[in-house]
Amino acid sequence: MASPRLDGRGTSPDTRKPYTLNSPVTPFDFHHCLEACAQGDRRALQALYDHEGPRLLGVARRIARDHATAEDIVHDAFIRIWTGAASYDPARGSARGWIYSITRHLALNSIRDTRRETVLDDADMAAVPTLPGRLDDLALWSGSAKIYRCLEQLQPGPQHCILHAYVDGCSHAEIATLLGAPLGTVKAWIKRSLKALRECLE
DNA sequence: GAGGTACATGTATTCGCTTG
DNA sequence: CAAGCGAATACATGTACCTC
Repeated sequence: MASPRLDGRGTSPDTRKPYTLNSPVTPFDFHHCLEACAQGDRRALQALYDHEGPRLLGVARRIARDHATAEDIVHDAFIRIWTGAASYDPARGSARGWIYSITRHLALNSIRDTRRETVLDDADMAAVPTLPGRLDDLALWSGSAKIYRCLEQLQPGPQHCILHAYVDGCSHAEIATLLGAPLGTVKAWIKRSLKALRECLE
């Protein structure tokens, strides 16, 4: 899914009007705003950003202790809110709490990652796998023709596991269901395939 | 050696308490 | 009352070990 712009650019003029959610005089309705986001309404996200952005930035800045990092965190948080709005379940808590949770956890992850980067020395870096462990990193290597040649050398089962896991973003359990294979087999295929791909790329 | 299980670890989310 | 925070919980993933 494409990330929505939060600065109003790239949208039609009428989408830049304040989003009122059909009730301009009532208090801000986070729940309805998330529902609108889930239905692809960018105005709802813009309204959410206008209404809660500064406060979320304050939360992120307090945790990250850095304004630029906090801005990145809030931007990432709104991308997650946009992509995950459909998965929000009102029965599990308030919409506002959900939004703040996302922001706080992104901020906490950010400072955790920062700490990890600082303690990694050269030896640690050499031990980092060449292949990504997360879908986020796919962009770093997806353009490589070599990786695809190595993928082609894998058996069909393990090859599909890798593609489902790192291209489609499926969980191990989802892959097991898709391929009709036991979960343990899928885990082993992925682990062995990553090892084989690493060796192939060396 | 391949497949499977059990346990350990990491991450995301919610809940509830404390504070200003 | 809202914000901030830590605890608790659920889920996903990784890995060691066992069986065939």
